[in-house]
Amino acid sequence: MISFDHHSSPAPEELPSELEGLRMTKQRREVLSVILAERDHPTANDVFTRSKERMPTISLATVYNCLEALVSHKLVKQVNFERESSRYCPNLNDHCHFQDEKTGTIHDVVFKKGVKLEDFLELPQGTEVSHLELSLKGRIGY
Amino acid sequence: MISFDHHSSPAPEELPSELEGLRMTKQRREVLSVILAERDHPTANDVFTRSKERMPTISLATVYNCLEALVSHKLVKQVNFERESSRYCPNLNDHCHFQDEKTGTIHDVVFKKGVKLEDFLELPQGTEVSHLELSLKGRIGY
DNA sequence: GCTGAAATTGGAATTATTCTAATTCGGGAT
DNA sequence: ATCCCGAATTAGAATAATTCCAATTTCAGC
Ligand SMILES: [Mn+2]
Ligand SMILES: [Mn+2]
Ligand SMILES: [Zn+2]
Ligand SMILES: [Zn+2]
Repeated sequence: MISFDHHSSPAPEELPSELEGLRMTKQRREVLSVILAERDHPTANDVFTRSKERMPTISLATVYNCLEALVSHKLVKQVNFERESSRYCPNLNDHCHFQDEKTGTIHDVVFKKGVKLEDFLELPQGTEVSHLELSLKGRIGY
Repeated sequence: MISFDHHSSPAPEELPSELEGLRMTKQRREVLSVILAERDHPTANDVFTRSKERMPTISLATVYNCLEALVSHKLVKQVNFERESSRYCPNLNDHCHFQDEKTGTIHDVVFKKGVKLEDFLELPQGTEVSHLELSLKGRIGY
């Protein structure tokens, strides 16, 4: 009887070996794929738990290192709500976050098409904004 | 020669003994007055240091307790920038915060008159926003 | 197949904040 | 004024997210 070899040729690489000047190690690839897989804004610890399923040897320190690398190379966004632990988001479009106070779920919220900062903020003229984070909390309609 | 008594009758109480249903203990009054004195968005530890000047026996735990009480009674706002320690702000008007990346200084930024959230955000209809925090970083014009 | 720089790792360290349990405070009632 | 009692304060321990460290491993380029 012929048996299949379950150990040969695993899933093909979906991600290149270098991205945005960042060396795509297998840990970084794993962390990124975890974040891309579910758009639920996982914490570093969530990412650690999920990564361990396919890569049981990965360490929490590495997850933090990978997240830092991915964030600084703008492949992932870091999301903060008050003093909660940071979460990570694969949506690279300009957007902000709404946390449902009932469930804790975080939803992406987009800016209205074409809106500029100066349209709703009194920014002293000459101000150059390099980073913006807008976080909302509340209830979602029924 | 007549000498002034520098130790009698210190500054009159500027704050009532109860505010917004919050018992104004002398520690809470001190913490609040520190925050009102300089609009520089001090951290809990800054508040602790400054409070100790006039109230050397106050503890850091008490400062945290007082800040929590003042924030939950909306006499002070808590301000967060990414993962930095929380800062505290006496400006009760609707506003957000800009941190100068060069100096670390935090500036209040107000919303344009009459602007509503729905004017610049695509909020799913029926959404009720109970809390909003907008934090900016960047450079200020020369 | 070497080599060096960069990445990973486990564990320790850091640090802002919260918790705990004991003590003190203070306003109202007597 | 004294008593009472719940609330506030306090010092110190605990917590937890994140960062640091030093040793090992990986791997791209030669
Ligand atoms: Mn950010
Ligand atoms: Mn807030
Ligand atoms: Zn997002
Ligand atoms: Zn402010």
